[in-house]
Amino acid sequence: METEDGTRSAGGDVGVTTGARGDLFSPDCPTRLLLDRLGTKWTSMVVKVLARDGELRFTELRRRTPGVSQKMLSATLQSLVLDGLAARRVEDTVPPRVHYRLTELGLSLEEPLAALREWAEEHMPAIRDHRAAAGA
Amino acid sequence: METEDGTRSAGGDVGVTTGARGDLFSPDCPTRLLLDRLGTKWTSMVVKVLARDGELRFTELRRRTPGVSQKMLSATLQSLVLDGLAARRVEDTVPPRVHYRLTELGLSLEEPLAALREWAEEHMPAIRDHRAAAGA
DNA sequence: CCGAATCCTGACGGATACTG
DNA sequence: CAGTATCCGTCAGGATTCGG
Repeated sequence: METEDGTRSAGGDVGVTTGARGDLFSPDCPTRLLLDRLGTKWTSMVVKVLARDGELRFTELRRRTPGVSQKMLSATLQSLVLDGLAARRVEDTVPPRVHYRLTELGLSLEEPLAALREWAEEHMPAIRDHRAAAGA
Repeated sequence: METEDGTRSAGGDVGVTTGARGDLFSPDCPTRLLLDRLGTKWTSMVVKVLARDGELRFTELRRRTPGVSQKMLSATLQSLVLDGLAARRVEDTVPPRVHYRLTELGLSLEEPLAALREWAEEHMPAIRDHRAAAGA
């Protein structure tokens, strides 16, 4: 649970207008918030898997995300659902089956994310080269 | 320190090399490595400032990156230089003046990064909305 | 099968003080 | 001015255990 919130956003937008958009580095900066999420280890992977494979059950999703623990997958999915990037669907059976899928919002995130992936795959060798040359 | 010998990446017949490209989640995955860097708090900000303002001195750069400490700015710049994303130029005077600028590689990163910013600025309100509705 | 709760660690990162 | 070094708090996140 996050200790930091600050703005209670009761009225929605009080003084956020100037800092939130454009080129500001305030805690309201949407880019910062987004990178915070993408920076968490599994978010981008889960988004990618869901974008590719569509709706998946919890265990199935876990099997396709090598290395993830139940805890982190659960936490990641909760964050995604909370942000409206993913949707959770429960079949009320015994045992229950829980499915996850990306929402429209989540799918739209895939575009810039894919651009970032392309850049990474293209230029990472150059970066490794630089690191090696610098004596890393 | 990771002494990774990436020299035999061209082979690609068997072994570890399979995971490096495409859609794998191995530690070799370039997207993961890139997101690890962008996930660090100040990297994206510094890249953005340097992309916009061009070459800057240390203190000047610090002034334009509100909230950053000397330590973190220094560490961030070292990482960027090490990765070949930024270049360091020293005027050998007293006191010394150190300038930083983005390399071609660093500038090329700005494109996908800008795409991510656009997405963030456009869709972040929707995310905040979802969070509020979910009872965050 | 799907998760929540707990313990523990290592890394990120802020504040401060010191050097050249 | 441009860092480096140290102390310290916080938190992601892995392993494990428990519940429904």
